[in-house]
Amino acid sequence: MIETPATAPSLEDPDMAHDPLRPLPLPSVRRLPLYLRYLKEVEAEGRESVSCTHIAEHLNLGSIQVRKDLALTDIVGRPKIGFETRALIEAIETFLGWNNTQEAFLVGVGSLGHALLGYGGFDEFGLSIVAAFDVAADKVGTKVHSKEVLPMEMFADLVQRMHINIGVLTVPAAAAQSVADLMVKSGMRAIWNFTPVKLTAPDTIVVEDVRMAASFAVLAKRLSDLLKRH
Amino acid sequence: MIETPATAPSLEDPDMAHDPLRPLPLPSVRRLPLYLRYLKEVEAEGRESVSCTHIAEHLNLGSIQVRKDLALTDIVGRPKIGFETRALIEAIETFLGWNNTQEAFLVGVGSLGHALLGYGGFDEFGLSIVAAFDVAADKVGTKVHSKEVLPMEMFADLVQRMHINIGVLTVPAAAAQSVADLMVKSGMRAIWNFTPVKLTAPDTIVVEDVRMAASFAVLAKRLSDLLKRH
DNA sequence: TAGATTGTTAATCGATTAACAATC
DNA sequence: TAGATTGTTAATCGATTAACAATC
Repeated sequence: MIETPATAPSLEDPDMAHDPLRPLPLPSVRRLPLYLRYLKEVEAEGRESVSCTHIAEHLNLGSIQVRKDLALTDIVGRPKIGFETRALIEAIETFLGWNNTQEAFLVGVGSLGHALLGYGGFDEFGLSIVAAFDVAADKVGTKVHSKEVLPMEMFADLVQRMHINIGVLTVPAAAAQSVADLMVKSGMRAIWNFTPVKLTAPDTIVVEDVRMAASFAVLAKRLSDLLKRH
Repeated sequence: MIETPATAPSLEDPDMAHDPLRPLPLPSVRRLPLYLRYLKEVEAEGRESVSCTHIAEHLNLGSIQVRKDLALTDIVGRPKIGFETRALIEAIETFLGWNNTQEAFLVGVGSLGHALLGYGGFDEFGLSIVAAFDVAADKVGTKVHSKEVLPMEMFADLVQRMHINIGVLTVPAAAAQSVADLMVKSGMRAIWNFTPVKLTAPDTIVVEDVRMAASFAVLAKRLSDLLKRH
């Protein structure tokens, strides 16, 4: 069913995983949440269909790019009309797997971890951080934004018993690799890494880095050139 | 020396801005902080030189890619030896403009803003958040991580008087565009945008988005495919 | 109908990777 | 010297953009 030989295309299957033979265009995947956000606005305004031209204009992108990106989800539109807003939202959410919520554990209740525990927007991503863990005895036992902070000793066991797939990593850099190792050993399948450390993990594990420094590097370089040019 | 285009190349100038005619390869710029971080480790270990092969191995990248990226900074290495660690660190910092610290104002002291005010790692980026602003009367007048929270009314005036170039935007989505407008109007040159909103700004203003949702989209898609494949 | 929009195929552009001479 | 590494030029790969027929 997943297999798509050059000749016969696979049958329609709404639950089909992204064909692993077809490469996943990451820049496109990264733009999907942008579309999703805007589409929800459009839906809230009560507009039942929307065109790529329209989306592109709003987000300051090329309309062809938007169309290509949306095509990833296998949705089909109607010439002259565009796409049905609701169907498009669902297509993107299904493609990203955001429609069935994944539970996650967060490790490292520093200021960033604290902020993420309090962030209300994750349910939009199908992400629910259900508990936090920390080594610090004075944090353990407290609640942060109504989520319990548990001792590291309980981590592996709870991951297994609750079948938690996602670990959110917000520990200090020095602890990052060893906590990541623990996450892998405990049976987690994905690590959302907020530390600046390049983690080593088996390639069966999904590791995604939030590289704030990378983002700031672009800002700083551009600003620095701007200021030099007066 | 660097190149000889049809038109006259600029003279050698160590403080020269990145040639605006030469496009800026963003993926490379985004990797530079990764190198920087590792190079500081190398330096701390007392090793005076380091090769691309070595860096690449540590970061799990291709050595040719690392060499190309480093070449952006115009540093020259020595065959068989590699690069002098200290010189390479300085070359990257100079290239990114991280060696002379920029002051910044943060607007929006929610949980994320709070976290960023407490983050100690920004001086490594040449970034210093010197004050915060918020509309909420109960936050104004307090100190967060020893930084004062000031009322929005003081914003424009202080930006001008203190010549603050960078605005860190951590307000709720609904307020993002209007605060960005204020930043621009006040004379700021760059906005580091942590909101999910696609901002509109004159193209003389540097806008850099930290797109957490984009990062999570990649994680979610990969995890979702992984789980479907069993 | 005419015009706007989709979906697809082709062309372009830029980034990554490979190849290789120069060199310490 | 021999081998490792740099710097540069060429080849490959992938993403973006353009072109255009199909269609509502």
